[in-house]
Amino acid sequence: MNEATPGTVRPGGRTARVREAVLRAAGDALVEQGFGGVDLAEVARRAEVGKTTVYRRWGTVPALVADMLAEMAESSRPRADTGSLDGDLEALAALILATLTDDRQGPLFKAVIAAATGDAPTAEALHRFYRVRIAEWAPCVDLAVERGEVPAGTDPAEVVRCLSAPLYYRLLASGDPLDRDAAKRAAAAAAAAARAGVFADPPDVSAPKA
Amino acid sequence: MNEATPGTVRPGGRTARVREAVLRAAGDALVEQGFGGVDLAEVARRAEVGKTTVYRRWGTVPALVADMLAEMAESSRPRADTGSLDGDLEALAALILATLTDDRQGPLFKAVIAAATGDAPTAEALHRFYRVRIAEWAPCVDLAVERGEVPAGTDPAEVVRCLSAPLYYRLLASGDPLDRDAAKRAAAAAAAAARAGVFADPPDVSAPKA
DNA sequence: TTCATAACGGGACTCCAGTTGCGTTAACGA
DNA sequence: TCGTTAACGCAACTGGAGTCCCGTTATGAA
Repeated sequence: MNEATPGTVRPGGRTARVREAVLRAAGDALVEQGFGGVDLAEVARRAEVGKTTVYRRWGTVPALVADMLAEMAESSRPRADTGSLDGDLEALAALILATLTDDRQGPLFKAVIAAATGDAPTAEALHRFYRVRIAEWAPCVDLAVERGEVPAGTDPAEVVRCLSAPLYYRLLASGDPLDRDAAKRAAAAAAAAARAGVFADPPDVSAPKA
Repeated sequence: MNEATPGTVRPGGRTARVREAVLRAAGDALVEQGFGGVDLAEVARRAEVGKTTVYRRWGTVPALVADMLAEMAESSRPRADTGSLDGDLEALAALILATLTDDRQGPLFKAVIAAATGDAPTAEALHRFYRVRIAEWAPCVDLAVERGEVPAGTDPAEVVRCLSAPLYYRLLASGDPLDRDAAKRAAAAAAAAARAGVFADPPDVSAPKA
């Protein structure tokens, strides 16, 4: 009665091709229609795959998105190493900006985040994705600590989040312009806060004086 | 052939009651099911209102959410005035934290933002909502400028966004803990960046040195 | 190569979200 | 108070998303 999750026992050949086609079709549909406008029947048609297959293997749109996120977490973007914290953070901000304003990736991220708001496993997959991305760029901050640019004990993840957040906030919530200036301010703000010791490890969170 | 949007010509009595009941039912449904799990037929049932009415007057879930947002933009939250920028920003961060972690408001904000990702008018309503909220708290920064805490020309909206963003980022994207520490760090980071002149008006965006 | 079976696909079926038509109620102006 | 008609509600209808059954394909192990 307990059947294994489809795709985990025979992941080769046909199964892999089906998964690839379905994920691509799902991505296209999400970009064009947004999260609310996509259903599995349409994804199956686009992927030229049996409707039954899609329903059996994924079942819901958020579950399909969760699988996409697992795939996305694999593809690693190289971090910058410009020799200074400001340079590295500006490079990261520029990368995020380019991603979120991209004609395909921007709408895709919107749709993926929308899907994650209503489904716990999808949310978990999304969190994993960002954990990976944040960890990839953490060394920039570690190097800055070694160089003495920021206090010892500065939490790299906090710095990266502080930089990313304003750009996502514009994309999802406020709708304010998502341009080079916004990216530069985000990078500068994260750097300034890090230098001021806001992200240093002792819970000395009370705003330090300049 | 062109009929006026329902509710705009006779907004009194029955129409107002219907709108109220539908918006409340829609809010409940969004909180419980999330954006993806709500349809207008169910909302009509919950509101004990004719299905036809809901479809004629709103037509889609995002349109209904847009109407909710117009309502939400009305209810104004008073800003703090503690006498210092740090105090005011901490109060704002605490308010946002309380909202996003509230059992009803948290899920509601998630659902509303999800709805806005796929529908331009709803997104516009959301942006208006945040424009109002940000403008309400801008005086904190203006006062700080007068007190000499931050450079003249500091953009109040930028400061408020810089503070809000990390909390929304946690709620929607990274899933990192949304607690008092996070709120305090967000406030401290915004204050530090503002003091460093990151949000001052001349496009001197290149990170200033401490 | 052969075999057992995991995974896919076609097609019929169900169910309900969304539409339509029309009669009823009540808001608002005179 | 009365009449017009905006707005609501009921009931019948429709289309397609999601389910189920069963036959087919081709993977992976021996």
